[in-house]
Amino acid sequence: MNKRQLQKQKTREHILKIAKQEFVEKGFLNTTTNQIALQAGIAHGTLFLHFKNKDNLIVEILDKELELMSSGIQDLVGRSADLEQMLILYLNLLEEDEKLFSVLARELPFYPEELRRKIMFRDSLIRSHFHNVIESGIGAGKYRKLDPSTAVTFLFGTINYYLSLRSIFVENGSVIAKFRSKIISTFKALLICEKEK
Amino acid sequence: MNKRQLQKQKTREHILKIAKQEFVEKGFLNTTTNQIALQAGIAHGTLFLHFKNKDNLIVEILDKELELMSSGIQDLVGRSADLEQMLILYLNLLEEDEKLFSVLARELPFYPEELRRKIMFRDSLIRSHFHNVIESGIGAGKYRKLDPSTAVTFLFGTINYYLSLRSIFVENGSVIAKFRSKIISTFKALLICEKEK
DNA sequence: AGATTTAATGAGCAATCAGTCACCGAGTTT
DNA sequence: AAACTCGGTGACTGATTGCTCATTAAATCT
Repeated sequence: MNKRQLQKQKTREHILKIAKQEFVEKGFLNTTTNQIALQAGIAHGTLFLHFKNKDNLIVEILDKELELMSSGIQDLVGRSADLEQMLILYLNLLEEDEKLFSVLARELPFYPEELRRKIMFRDSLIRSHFHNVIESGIGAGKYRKLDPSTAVTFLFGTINYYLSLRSIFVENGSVIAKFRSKIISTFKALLICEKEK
Repeated sequence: MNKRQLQKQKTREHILKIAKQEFVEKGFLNTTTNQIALQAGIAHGTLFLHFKNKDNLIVEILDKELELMSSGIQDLVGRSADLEQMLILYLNLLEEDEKLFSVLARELPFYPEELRRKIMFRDSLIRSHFHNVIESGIGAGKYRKLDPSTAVTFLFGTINYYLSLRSIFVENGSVIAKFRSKIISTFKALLICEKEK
């Protein structure tokens, strides 16, 4: 690869890095291509030399991120079919990139169709893992007889809620960290009837 | 009141009516002042004769709506301290204006500070009613020993999730109607350990 | 009836953005 | 070293939008 191609690739990666930073901080909708160019120290036009448009830039960044998330989940499911372990690991993955997932939770309904579908598809894969484990757990008499779909929606809905209103729940730091044990114990309470004294 | 004042008031109310229609249909963020004026059959400038700016218009519409909601809830709590009754009535109120509440669930994080605070304040009043009933229910041994705050967040988070992704859950009709019995039964399952055979 | 007030008008302003294009100059090829 | 290639530039464009203001005409007042 010659000097030119090398420089081109370097610039491209630099844009991706800076764009992700800006997106995570201000959200996708409130980040302008101008800001990105400014922060990256390149001309505004250069951005469109590397990415057809703003949407494509977003898609590429999120695709990469969601891929990471998906493979993390895949690993997780491969390693263990224990629901609590799965939930803990899922929350870990969210916490690692919490700011990004917070932006996603808030802005998802406003993204272009294609991107929204991609994100929701990934999400549905993860949900289905939980769904399956719960369903078979109910079949095995391990969990109470309740509707697994609704149970999953309770879990994901609640997590989504915490994420999307993150700035209200915590000033700095992590919502997931703050509420993880409550989320886990309450979700367990939904699935299992412990004997209480 | 003379002819002029009467006409003025009529125009003002007409704007409010049309604006609400547009807002409910397309969301506050995606409705332009131009669209409203066009639909209302008035000049664009007229809108700003009656409302200082777009935000004020939104605030006025929502204030009225939230007032209705709040008094509905107040009634509800006055009439009954039974959690299931409260939940049913709450879901009724949401279902009545579901499109509006769906917009609210999606767009809340993007509203101007002042409006966001107002909405969240109303919301917190409603939540606290549920919180209190759950807390005293736990004290009375009626419900399981779990964290009432988290339980309430599970409920409101889930409802919020259904509302904000409404268009995915139903094509036409009501998400609340579709999932109300599942929401109620799953939430009851969280609070109460039924004996199962 | 003439003077005054004011609701309504709509052309136009200013700001914001995504995206374009003619041009430049360093790097590559001949 | 001359010709050519191409990554990078940044001024510019066009679309969108919230909002203003000089002007109009109908209602009200004197």
